[in-house]
Amino acid sequence: MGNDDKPPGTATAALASALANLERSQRRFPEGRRRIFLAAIDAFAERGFHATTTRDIAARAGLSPAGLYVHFGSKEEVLHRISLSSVRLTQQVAQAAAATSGSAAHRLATTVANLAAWHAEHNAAVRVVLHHLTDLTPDHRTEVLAVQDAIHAILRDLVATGADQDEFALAPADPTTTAIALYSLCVDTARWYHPAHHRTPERIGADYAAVALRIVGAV
Amino acid sequence: MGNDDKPPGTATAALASALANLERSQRRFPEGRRRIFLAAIDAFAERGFHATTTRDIAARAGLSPAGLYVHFGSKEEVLHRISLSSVRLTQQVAQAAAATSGSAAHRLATTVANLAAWHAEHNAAVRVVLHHLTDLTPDHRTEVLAVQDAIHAILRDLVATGADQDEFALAPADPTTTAIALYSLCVDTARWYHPAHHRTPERIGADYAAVALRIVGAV
DNA sequence: GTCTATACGGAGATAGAC
DNA sequence: GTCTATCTCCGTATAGAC
Repeated sequence: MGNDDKPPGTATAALASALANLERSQRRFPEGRRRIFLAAIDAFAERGFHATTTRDIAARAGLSPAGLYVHFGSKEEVLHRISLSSVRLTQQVAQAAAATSGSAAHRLATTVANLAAWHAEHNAAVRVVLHHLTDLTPDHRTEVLAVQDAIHAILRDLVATGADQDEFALAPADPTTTAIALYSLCVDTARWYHPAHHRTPERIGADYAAVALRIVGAV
Repeated sequence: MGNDDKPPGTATAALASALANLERSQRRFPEGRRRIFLAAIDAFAERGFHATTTRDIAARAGLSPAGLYVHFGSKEEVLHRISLSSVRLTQQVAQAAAATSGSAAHRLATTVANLAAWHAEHNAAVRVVLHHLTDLTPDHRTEVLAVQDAIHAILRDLVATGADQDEFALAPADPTTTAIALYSLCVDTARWYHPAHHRTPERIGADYAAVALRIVGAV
């Protein structure tokens, strides 16, 4: 749902504008709301959801303590909007790459490269989603997990297609198992990547594309 | 420091007794302290550090609200002890496996298999460490990160050894890069694994050992 | 839509009896 | 070493003026 409209930008587009575009496409996106949104991503990523106070967020956004509640009904709503935007954008990155023309090997390599680069570049927003699922209401958590499952399904389908066409020779024969491993590589990048890392996100993506082709036994 | 004494149990030993043994070997480990320790692992893993109250922990341990402070000076100290025990045990698992005799390929496969199985089996304790580094004091965080680096170094050395002996043909030529990928596979298991998963932790370990050999280009 | 002031509840930690 | 009672602070959210 909601993933069949806008094509994504490149995997390296700034998250700030990407998130803003997504929100704006959904409805109006006032400047104050946007500033709180971006301030909260940084604060949640640095200190965690509960350790971040609504006062922290408001101060970072240049507002008074009560300023947050003009734009969001609660702190949990802020987390919910951030989580959903982040995971949906990730889904769009995967979808666009998987829809590329070419061999299954080429499409898989492109998808893994873009996903890994994306998770490195936007590690703050991704970590917020990964670390704070338990702080969402049950309904909101379910919503986010469903999108994560959709991303996994994109990888699984690519792997299964390549295996069916004998382009791949899987080691653990199950495409689902292989897809989990590929997704782990990409996701975990958001944990260890740091802007001071010597490889650029693009380079990390290229490295992991090569790793992915080995994992699936591409010939 | 503190990793050169006791050999670890198997990677599938129950975390409860393993953690208890580690703590007991360090000094006395009263029953009340142990109950709080184990209760806090579950609570932190399920709800998060800040969302868990000291009253929650005490109640799970069968104590009154003030009972926690007899055994720990603060809630952060509980998190610190859990994080350190968990990451040190993980280090011991890796160290014991890497010290096995045999080819570099065999040692790498064994290490990855044991690490992945460990992260699946003890996903709760591992997730506490991964998700709550920001809730530790700066000194305590540094302490935990140092052990994580040591684990990474174990993998990196195995990869480098195999490459030097021409047992491996690395795709991203850098052993460090390859080791990061291998560690990501193991670590991320703690994120997605769930007791209802159809593969056992041992099976996951075996699958990832095969994946690891492909990644390093073992012949 | 932004502010200042504040209500309200809850959580970490302590005091002191048993 | 465990309890009950409580202190004290802080964080979310609201009220109401501008």
